[in-house]
Amino acid sequence: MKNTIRIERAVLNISQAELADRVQVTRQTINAIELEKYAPSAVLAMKIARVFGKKVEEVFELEEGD
Amino acid sequence: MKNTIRIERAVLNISQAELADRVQVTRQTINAIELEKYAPSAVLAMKIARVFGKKVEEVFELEEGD
DNA sequence: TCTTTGTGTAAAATATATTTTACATTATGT
DNA sequence: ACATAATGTAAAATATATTTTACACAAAGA
Repeated sequence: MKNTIRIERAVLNISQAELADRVQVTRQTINAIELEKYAPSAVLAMKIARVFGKKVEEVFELEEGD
Repeated sequence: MKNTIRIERAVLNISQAELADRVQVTRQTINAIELEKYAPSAVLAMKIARVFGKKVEEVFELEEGD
């Protein structure tokens, strides 16, 4: 599961901690998803996309293995 | 996490088993999500929306508690 | 240089999603 | 009435996501 979280964070100029705060998870969770250590839940993916003012599909992309 | 899976299935006229097949999960998983016993992963939510030719946000909706 | 902020990481614990197997119920068609 | 397809459900096992606590490192500013 690819994502553009790092880029979208840069657009908003917010830290991983700030994003974590806004979607109510820990900073480590944001870090893990951003580095693609695992894929988020649908709830979290929707919250993250919402912070960025984007659709889920604009932030997250399915890969072959998914 | 609300969803319109039942309606979208009706539009396509496919069973829970058929949808499960198309997104590569078990029929019970589709049933549980459709009845909102739990929320799907982001990967599964995206696959389901894709089958319906819709955006994730058109099929799934965040609720207060989420 | 010292302090602060942002990021990467790791192990253990907990929460949640998904599978497997199995059975019951409801609807549909013949 | 009978057969079949579709749905609801449940318990146990497994997989995966998330939290918690903690530490290391790099960059930036005072």
